[in-house]
Amino acid sequence: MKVTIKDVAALAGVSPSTVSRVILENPKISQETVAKVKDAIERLNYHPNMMAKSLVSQSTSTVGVIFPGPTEQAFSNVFFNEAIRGIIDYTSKHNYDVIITSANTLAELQKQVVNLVRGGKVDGLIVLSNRFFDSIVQFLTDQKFPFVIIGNSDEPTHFTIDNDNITASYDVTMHLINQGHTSIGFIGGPRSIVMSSDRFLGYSKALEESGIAIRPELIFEYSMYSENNYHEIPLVMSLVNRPTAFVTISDDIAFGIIQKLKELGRKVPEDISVVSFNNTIISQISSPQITSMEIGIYQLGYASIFTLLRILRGEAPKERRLIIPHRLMVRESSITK
Amino acid sequence: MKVTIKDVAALAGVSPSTVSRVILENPKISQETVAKVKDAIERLNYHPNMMAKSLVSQSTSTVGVIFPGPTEQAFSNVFFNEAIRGIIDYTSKHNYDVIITSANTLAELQKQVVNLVRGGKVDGLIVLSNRFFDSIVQFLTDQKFPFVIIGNSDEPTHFTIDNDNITASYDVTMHLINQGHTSIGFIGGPRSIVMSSDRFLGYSKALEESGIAIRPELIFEYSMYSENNYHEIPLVMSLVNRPTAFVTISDDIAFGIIQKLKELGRKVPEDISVVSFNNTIISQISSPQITSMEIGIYQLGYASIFTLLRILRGEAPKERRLIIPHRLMVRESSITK
DNA sequence: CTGAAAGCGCTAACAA
DNA sequence: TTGTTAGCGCTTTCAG
Repeated sequence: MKVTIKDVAALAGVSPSTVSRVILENPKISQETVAKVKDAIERLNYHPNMMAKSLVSQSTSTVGVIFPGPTEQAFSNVFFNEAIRGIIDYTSKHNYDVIITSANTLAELQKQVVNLVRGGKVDGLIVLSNRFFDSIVQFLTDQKFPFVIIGNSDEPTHFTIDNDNITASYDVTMHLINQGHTSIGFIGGPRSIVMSSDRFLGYSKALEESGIAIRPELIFEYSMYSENNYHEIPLVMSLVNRPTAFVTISDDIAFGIIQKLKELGRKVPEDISVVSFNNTIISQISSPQITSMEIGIYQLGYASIFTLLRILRGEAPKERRLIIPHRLMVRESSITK
Repeated sequence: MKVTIKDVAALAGVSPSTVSRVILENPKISQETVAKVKDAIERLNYHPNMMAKSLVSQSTSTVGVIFPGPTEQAFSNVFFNEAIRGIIDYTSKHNYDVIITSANTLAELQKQVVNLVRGGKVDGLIVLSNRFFDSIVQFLTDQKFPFVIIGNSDEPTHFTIDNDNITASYDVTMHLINQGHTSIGFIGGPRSIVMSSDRFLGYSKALEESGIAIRPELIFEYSMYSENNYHEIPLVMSLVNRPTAFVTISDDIAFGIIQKLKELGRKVPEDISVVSFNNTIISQISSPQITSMEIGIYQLGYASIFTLLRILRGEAPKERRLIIPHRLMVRESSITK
């Protein structure tokens, strides 16, 4: 029924090991033997059993990608398509398969990762990192299992692919300052997320360098993925020296804020500018279109798998932190007439 | 270094097969043996090697999901998140892993599918079907390999999870007719895609039943995933008896049409209504918000993996075609004041 | 350059 | 209820 390496060997009149060598492109096999074997493979339509191959070679030609769970839905929706696209575009050209993993709870995810790693189902892992993943990253580190983080890490031995969020946020804030804004609010996520606090840092830096005082009453931190309707906005917009612009850390927040501002009768960008990050479809489809920082999510994915496969080949780059460049996409929401 | 079933057996003072039986929860093992073995497993922190297990059991506890390539980007973007979310929500609770496959060309994809199937890397496959996949579906059928199609199939022996696109389109068209529209255009994709032609059928049916003549000059078929700017729209909108409503087959088309109509100085919905399918974020974020048919993409994914795992357990449902219900989300773009 | 033999880590008869 | 044995399909020494 199913054709094995033995069948091929028999038909070609050689031993199984020779067939194996031909398949693995071992150089020291004579041309005629190679021809015979390839012919037999062809005629029998033979395909090697990957499980057997993996068992003996202790490698699977499969990598895993760990995504944040539903608690981080908003975030993952944005990242998911693009990051995975970058990853699969690369693996599909390099004969690797990709196992996607996600779960509702950290415990579930832990279990899955352990099964993947300890069960030998994957050769390496790409981790969409965030604070909740610390224990998983710790586990991988302890196991000395090859992995790459998309995001940041405190540990300098980790391989990370990330943006320079401080500079990106500095840049987007300077864009507003250059337009003459001096009263600029910031709407971010929890400080415990490094991406979030870095973006706040860049914002602060831009203000300071421009001699603009930071006003705490214009700084908002929303628990990132919770439903919220930005109820503080009406108050801050009623101030005498209210903000004339907002830096937000994601397109969906920017979109929500713009809706809120509309409700309050404020026009974007005439009355107030809004800028954000990620350059997702939301920023392009929103009306007004939103000025947003392109952070290269596809490239984050692509670079992560590229790096991981290098590591697996034993060609780990000496520089363990890779920064993907950002680029501001200026649109209607921040254009001052 | 790495702990195997033999180590566990040795520590527990039993044979490897007994350990295996405990892990597989074979009922005829004494309680004390189970306890001893579990204890040894615990103490050694043992995890079975999945490759070895797969090799002997000829099953992998892994399924593959085949997505259309970049040529179908627009389509896949919409489906990708939700369908995969439905699939992974299920697999993560049932100890299955998911390999995602996609490729730029059909040839590449073919190769990958063959490797997955013939290489024994997956137990079954979910295929996001479309006309380009015929050869892949044919291959799977020839191989008698377990698979489920999300979409439709001519072949009654295939397992499919699909919408009732005719009725869905009938419903959305009736929604317009009930609002008093009698001049309704249709903007679809190529007829060769069954989803597309079915939606046209439903549209036609609704008109016919309502005694409204079908006017070919109001029917447009765009090659679905090409960039286009709907250049026929200005002409049709200049007709004396121009359409007062459009049925489109996806949110992104609807969004594009609405932009075009705005350029022409037409207001939606005051001058013309627009409805679409898929209820994606585009329909919710667009301004005006777009009336769109929710087709349950998450459920399509969920049902597909549910069905596939049943098949793999030998409990294939007798009914091979499953229809996921649709529901119209009425929004601003079709509200006649 | 090629073959024989051992073994990757596990499961599943078959005995006991 | 448990152990012994064989073997899943492949790669890889080690000889030759």
